[in-house]
Amino acid sequence: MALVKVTDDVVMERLLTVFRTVGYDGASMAQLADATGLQKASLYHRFPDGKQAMAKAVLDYIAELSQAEIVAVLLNTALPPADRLKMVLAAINALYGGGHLSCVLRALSLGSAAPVFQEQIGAVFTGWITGFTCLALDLGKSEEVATQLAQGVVVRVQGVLILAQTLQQPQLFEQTLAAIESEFLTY
Amino acid sequence: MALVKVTDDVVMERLLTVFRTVGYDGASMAQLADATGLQKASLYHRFPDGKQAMAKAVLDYIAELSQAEIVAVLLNTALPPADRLKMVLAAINALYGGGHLSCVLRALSLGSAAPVFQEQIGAVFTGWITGFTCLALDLGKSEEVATQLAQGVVVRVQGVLILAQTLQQPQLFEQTLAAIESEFLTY
DNA sequence: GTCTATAGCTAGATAGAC
DNA sequence: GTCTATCTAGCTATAGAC
Repeated sequence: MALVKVTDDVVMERLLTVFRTVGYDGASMAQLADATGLQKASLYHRFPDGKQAMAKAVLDYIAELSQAEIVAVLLNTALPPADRLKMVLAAINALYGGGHLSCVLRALSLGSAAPVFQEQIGAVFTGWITGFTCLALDLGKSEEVATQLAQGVVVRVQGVLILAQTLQQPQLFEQTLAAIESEFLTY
Repeated sequence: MALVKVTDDVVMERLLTVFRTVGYDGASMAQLADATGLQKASLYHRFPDGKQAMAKAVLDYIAELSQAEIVAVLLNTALPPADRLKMVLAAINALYGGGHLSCVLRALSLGSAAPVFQEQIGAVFTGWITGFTCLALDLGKSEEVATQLAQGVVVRVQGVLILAQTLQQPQLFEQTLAAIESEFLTY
């Protein structure tokens, strides 16, 4: 259960906060150093390959978290589907601070380093789709409906985060999560 | 009908292309100059207030386009609702290159200058929601359903653009537009 | 492992010729 | 209105003391 990462989780969380807020190009080493409480040279000691390595580490961190708290739960057929859905939606809600936080996958999907991250970001989305498809099938949906529902979750979570933050209406996020829940549980 | 802008539309389109692709912080003056075919000093002649003014002008350009081709059409109750829907979805499809192009509103919603643009970006989204709500009402939906549908359009368009580009599956975009169309036309 | 100090470079922005 | 040439500040990254 212990994370394999050599890096302190607190440092990771603070790097995550910066990258998700201002994106890759918008995040300066000075800002990253300030946010972590380390000096720039100390950050380079932990990440010898510089800023790209920091962003990559943040993506690894999110990928692990996504796998453990979302994908693995969705695929855990030992649990009742409705329970899995509730757990996962709660994890998603926490991940995005109830709609107050941006998605770092989106933040890193644009900018000068985006091509480097694209594959890894896509893998996380694919994991979610796989997991939610499995859940939908367990809830009795057809193959086609299950895939559509699963894609719809990723689409709507990403989309509503943008809308909620731009319009400064974070409640839109939780409303969408609630709508997703009833969509899965309704026939 | 003539645009009030003093700036050449070709320059605007090329600035738009850069900003939507790499975001605000990712777009360097050198890159913007290269894309427009002008030298940096010439760009500063047209936009004395620099890069922020260029991005702001791009947002003005998109806001006008959105108003003319999307919002005004949706609110034009002289046309049959189904026709308005078809026209607007075609305009949206064109705006995003059939799913191949990013949304500049999203691209500019993150980064060091995001606070400056947030209000203007939100206004465009609000326009879309107002327009699609009107359309849904004309199609016989209830107030509540109409609002939900309209928000859903913005959410899903933004969300599917992210997914389509990250997974390099642009067809997801047109599939979503088709789904939106039947959603509005179905009871 | 963390720091101060700084190298080397590129960023956004300007000056002034034409 | 466009250009070449250049300024300064900030950038990423490194050197080396402790």
